[in-house]
Order: sequence, then C-alpha cells, then structure tokens
Amino acid sequence: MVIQDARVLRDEFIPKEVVHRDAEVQRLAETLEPITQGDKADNSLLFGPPGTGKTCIAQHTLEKLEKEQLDVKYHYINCWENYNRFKVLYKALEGIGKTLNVHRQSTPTDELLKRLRDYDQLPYVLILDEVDQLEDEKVLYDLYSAPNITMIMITNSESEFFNMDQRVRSRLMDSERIEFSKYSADELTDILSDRVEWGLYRDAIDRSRLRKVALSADGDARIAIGILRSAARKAEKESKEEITREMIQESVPDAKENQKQKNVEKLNKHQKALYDIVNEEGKIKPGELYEKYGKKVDEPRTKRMLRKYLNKMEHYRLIDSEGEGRWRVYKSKG
DNA sequence: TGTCCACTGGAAATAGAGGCCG
DNA sequence: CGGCCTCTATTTCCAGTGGACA
Repeated sequence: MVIQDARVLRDEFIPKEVVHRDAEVQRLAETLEPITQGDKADNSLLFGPPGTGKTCIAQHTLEKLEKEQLDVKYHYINCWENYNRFKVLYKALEGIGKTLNVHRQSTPTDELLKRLRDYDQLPYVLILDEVDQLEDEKVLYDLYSAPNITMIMITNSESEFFNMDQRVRSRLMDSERIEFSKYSADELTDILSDRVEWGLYRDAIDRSRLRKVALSADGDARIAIGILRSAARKAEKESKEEITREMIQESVPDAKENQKQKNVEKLNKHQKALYDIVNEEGKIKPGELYEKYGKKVDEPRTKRMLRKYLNKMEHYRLIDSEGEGRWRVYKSKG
C-alpha cells in the first residue's frame, strides 16, 4: 500500500498551511484587511504561470478569513466553465443563497445583477479563477459596481488580461497586483513532502525521489503533484510498497499530457475535426483547412463559425497561429 | 493606380430550447 | 395549450487589410 489519503493528491486540495508563499499570502491578507471591519476591500489580481499557487492561496486565505471572522462570505467561480455574464452572476448569487426562484432561462440577466447589488448583509468576496477566459469582461464591471463585493481575479498573463475594454480596464487598474513566479526545485520538493506526509504511507517515497519529481515539473506545482499522483497509482496497481524512480520517470509524460487532454475532451465534433486536421498537417493555411474540414464532417459549419472555434482553441492553447489577415497560418502546438 | 484576392472579425439577424403565465 | 421571454449557437452580411498584378 502506498496511498493513504487520495484526496490530498487531487488538484483541488487546499492544504492547511501554504509553504513558500509567505509574502504573497501576506499581501493578499493586507489587501483584504478592510473586510475585517465589515467594509469592501480593494480588488486584487493574482497573476503568474500555471501551478504557482495562485488559486490555492486565494482559497486558503479566504477559508482562513472566514474561519476567524464569521461575518464574511466568499465563493469560488471558475471562469473557464462559467464564461458568460449570466453564468458568472448566477454563480455569484449561488454563493449567497439568493438563487431561489431565479429560474435558469426566464429571468433576465439584469435581474440577477440587481439582486447582487441589493445584497448588503456581509462583505462578499468572489474568487474569479481563469478570469482571462471570460467571453466578455463587462461582467467584471457589473461586479465592480456592486457595493459589497470584493473580487480576487486570477490569470496567467497580466498583459493579456488587461487587453480589454477601456472602460472595464480603467476600473480594474487600481486592483492590487500580486505576482507569482515559478517554484524552484527545492520549494517544490517541500510542497511535495508536505503532501506526502498526509497522503502517502511513510515509506512510500524518500526526499531524493521527491526531488526527482520536482525537477521534472519545471516549477509547476500542479504538474509535480500530477506526477506524484500518477506514480503513486502505478505503485498501487502493481501492489508495491514504494514508488520507484522508474515509476516517476514513466509518469512525467502522463502528467504533462493530462492538462491538454482535459481541454481536448471539451471540444465538440467540429472543433475536434479542426484540431485533428491542424495536428495532422502541423501547419496549414486557412483556405485549405476549411476545405479539409468540409470533407471530413457532415453538416459542416460556416467559415465564420470555424474562425470562432479556431480562436477559442488558440485561446485554450490547443493550437497556435501566426500571421495576420491573409497571411494567417494555423499550427499545431509544440 | 486601380482592382482583385484571401482572409479576419464585428454586428445584426435568425433559429431553437426551455421556462413562465394566463 | 399558445404567446411571450431570454438565452445560446449559428448564419448572414460586410467593411477592412495589404500584397499581387495588370
């Protein structure tokens, strides 16, 4: 037996103590300080590469705040999954239990917003993860103008995020910005050993092997934990008592592919067809791509729609493109 | 210099789904 | 049930872009 508590190895797990992010935790806590007086705090923007602890710290800080201070509410919203105005507002209302008798289709979005604005019980903090994935950032403006709501926005790229509607941007400019950088191999090793302590049996893995995992993850904690999880499962499957270096080695590609795979699964058949063609060709001009696509599926969508799909896939980092206008070329990743 | 070409992406129009209400 | 809403997905229409070519 290797795994003691599988929950600890999941992506969503939030540790009780966060290691190697003291400065960031401190800054976030200071920014949120007014909330302890029952006021609205400044919004914050956490940015940095994937797997650097942004989401984890936001949730951890709020969880702690809620525990110490009963009169705060917070809610986590993933903007990848809730990418439009209605969905975000609906989720936000869910967090304060005001969705009663809001019935999905028949209530206008403005009504949702009105309810949020009218809410004045307790300070309400919204964690908006992957906020750059929103189809239309105007919803941020809506939330900005709600008197009691404080936002914690999370994004990979600060510059991409601010590449938005002028009016929304000018409001969000004064958010507290907190930058996260990649973890070093030593830091990652510490994070892993923290997880191991709660999640695995003591002798399953030692520090030098954890360091091997850390080195393969290139500063990304999510990948590091993914490698560990996958290696632990292998050990479990083979009924071994410990995780070997070979198991770790084999798990590296699994873990790295994993994230991308998740996104590919969300594509519909038209998007998948485009994705496959781009990958087969490696590099392809739009006209040719549309033509191949047309032969490949029944009931093809119009070119305009395909352009929308391609944009989306590029945004999700499933494909690449280069060149503007007439010189555009779509490319497979990597 | 003017016209054509191959492509992009915004905006408006349309279709269809699901819920509300009399 | 039928009329009325709103939402999302999709189509239709089109102005804009900048190199090629006569």
